[in-house]
Amino acid sequence: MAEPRWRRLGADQRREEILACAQRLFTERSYAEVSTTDIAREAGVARGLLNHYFGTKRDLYLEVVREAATVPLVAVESIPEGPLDERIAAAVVWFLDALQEQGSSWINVGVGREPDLDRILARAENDSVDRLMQLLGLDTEIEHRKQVRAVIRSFGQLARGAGREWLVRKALTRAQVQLLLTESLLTIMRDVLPNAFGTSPPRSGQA
Amino acid sequence: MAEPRWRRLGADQRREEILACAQRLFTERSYAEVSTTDIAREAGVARGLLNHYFGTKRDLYLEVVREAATVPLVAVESIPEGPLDERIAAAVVWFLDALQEQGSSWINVGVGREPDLDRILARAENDSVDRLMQLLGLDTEIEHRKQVRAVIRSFGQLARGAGREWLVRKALTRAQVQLLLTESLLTIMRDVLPNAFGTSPPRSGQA
DNA sequence: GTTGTTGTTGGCACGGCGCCAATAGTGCCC
DNA sequence: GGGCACTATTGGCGCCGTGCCAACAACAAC
Repeated sequence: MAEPRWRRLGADQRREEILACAQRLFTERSYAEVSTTDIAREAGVARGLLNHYFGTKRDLYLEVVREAATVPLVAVESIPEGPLDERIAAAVVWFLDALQEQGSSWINVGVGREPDLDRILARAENDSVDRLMQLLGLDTEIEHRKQVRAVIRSFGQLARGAGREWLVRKALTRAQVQLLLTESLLTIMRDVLPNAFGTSPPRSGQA
Repeated sequence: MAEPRWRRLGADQRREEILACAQRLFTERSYAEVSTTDIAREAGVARGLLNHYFGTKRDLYLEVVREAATVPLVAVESIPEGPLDERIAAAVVWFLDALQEQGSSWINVGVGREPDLDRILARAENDSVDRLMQLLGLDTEIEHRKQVRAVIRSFGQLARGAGREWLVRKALTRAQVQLLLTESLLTIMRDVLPNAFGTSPPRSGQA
């Protein structure tokens, strides 16, 4: 009987093992779809040990999210002094690099692992986007429709976020949100869309 | 025994009753926190009836979300023809009106009813935002720090959405996302922030 | 080898969900 | 108006996932 049925590990070691397994499972499936039994089996431990180390399943999940959400931004000092537009360009490039390198885990934090829900949300979002495009006279550009949609959809995220700041968090006033959305949308229509596809600007010309 | 123990209703009527109760409960608590027992009790019916009408709890939830997500955009024809900037301004105003009137249910669709998760996400988001602000030389403006943060946070939603379009949906190229984010951020720094608080633009002047 | 410590296990109890056979309102027909 | 078929609605069974806790066993100290 030289082989014990299980090994006794230092406190932090076991903890890290379990956390790693949980991280993997939670990133490939949704919270509800992953059971504590799954995590325990994956980690090769008894289910009760999860509760001993992390309290509740929810706590373990939050621990995972906390780590995943904190990662992405590290080196800041790489952007030098200089005129505003140069610094902005550098910052954006740096951000995209970080995003590309790190895979899409940050993007999907908190959402994205619920296909059924996402489908419905995406559908409603597309409807809104189509109406806005129609409103702006973009419905004629069928050639780049998909890509224009994607841009406007991104703008929709800005609108939702700003609306949240205004109505839920109450950190911005309506006037401020209005200014933000108007200027941003104007920029998108005037400077982004025409240059993004090498196509002509929408029918009514610019301001 | 003139009073029957329960009434027999037309198919759609019961369905609507249950749906209404589910809608109320799901908007005030999160999906996991609301049990089918709660909904059934609220609607004054047996729990099994939910399954009979909607199949599974998830299906009922999706039904609720589908309705909540479809509501916000109705009247489109109110915006007339005209130069681009006028139409954009009108569209934004109309959007804000719809948002204000409809309460914050659309904003919170899909997320927002999970305080513990939101807190962690918001914390990580704020860290990222602070670094970006520092990068852009906005860290000196302590007077409007909260509001500047809120604006940048909204921009973060745009960045996340655009990143999603690029890496997950593959509807945009990296170059297109870069253009979108650069121009938008430039606009925010140059045209939005200075005018939103009646304060001076950041230290390095504009482009 | 014995003993104390504590990381780890296994199982119990509770609650939520999907399912289905039985029940009882309700309109129809005579 | 009384029986009858129809089906909306009920109530309970079985399963699964989670939190909890007492017992157990690996390991170190002596």
